[in-house]
Amino acid sequence: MSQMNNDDALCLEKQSCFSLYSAANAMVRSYRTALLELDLTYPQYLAMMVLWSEDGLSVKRMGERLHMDSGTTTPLLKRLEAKGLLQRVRCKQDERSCLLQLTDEGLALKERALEVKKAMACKAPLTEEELEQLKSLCDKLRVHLCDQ
Amino acid sequence: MSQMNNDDALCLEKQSCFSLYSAANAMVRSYRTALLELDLTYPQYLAMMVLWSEDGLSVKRMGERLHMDSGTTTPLLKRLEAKGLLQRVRCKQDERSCLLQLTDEGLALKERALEVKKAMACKAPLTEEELEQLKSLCDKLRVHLCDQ
DNA sequence: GTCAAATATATTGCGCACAATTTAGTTGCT
DNA sequence: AGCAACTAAATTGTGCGCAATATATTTGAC
Repeated sequence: MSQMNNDDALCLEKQSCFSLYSAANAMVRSYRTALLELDLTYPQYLAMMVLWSEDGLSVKRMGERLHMDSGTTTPLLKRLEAKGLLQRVRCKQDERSCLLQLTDEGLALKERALEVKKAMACKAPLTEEELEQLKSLCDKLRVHLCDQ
Repeated sequence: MSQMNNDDALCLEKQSCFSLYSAANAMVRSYRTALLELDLTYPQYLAMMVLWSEDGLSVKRMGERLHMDSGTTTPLLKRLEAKGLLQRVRCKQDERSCLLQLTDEGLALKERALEVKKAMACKAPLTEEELEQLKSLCDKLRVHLCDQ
């Protein structure tokens, strides 16, 4: 390992964080065209995936699964409701809580989403093993940074 | 490799893209506190790094190095100019082009930025080798997605 | 039962990120 | 020289992402 001077130390192109940041942006950008026909953004697509696997969950739980706070989820979920994909209803047992329920239209979107997933998988230049490696590293980083 | 049903296929927690997305957000969030004392956001910090390594470059070149378009860079660079860290001057040879020049204050920030970098490096739970692996996978993904 | 602490969601404000479009300047063809 | 094609920035509009704050409801200690 050679001694770095200041220029090297702050060189953008040598920083893993910048690569992570740019790759995430490129990925979302790449999803955009694929999601256009579903009329969904990438974060909206993520929220729908949560709903497809756990219909009836609360806004709080949605935020936990997406790793987002209410300042992000509330408007996002309102947009999905405006599109007619879900309903937001107050929980009878605890009026503070807001439950999310798929509409028929929201459920129907699932089949078309599977096609998007397949199309995106083809776009990726990484092998299954590399994708798993990337996921594992990202998860490790996120978990550590969140509860540091 | 076992056959997946639809639920598995669209399970959020099994998708590398979601891990990438969440890790990038967590990383930017983590940088936020460290960058607070420099009064910079993470994208602004990136732009400053470019300037520290290539003072006098054009807005176009800045966008290329950051992998961002003018809709992102123009307001970002105006904010940095408003903070007194750089100047935006039209190129004499080609009036379409806008050149970016560090101010003394912008240059002075570099030393303090080195401290931020060191502090962030300590936060990362990954080894040098893992960080290099992550970088390599992210770069491969981004490059492929950009010119696909 | 009262009231302070905790909890769930919503709101506000700012700064990206980017597609689409506009404006201004340059180049190249004839 | 005239003009179309190209190029560099800037602008516009939408949707995050999140810190900070506000609002409403519930829980728990007494």
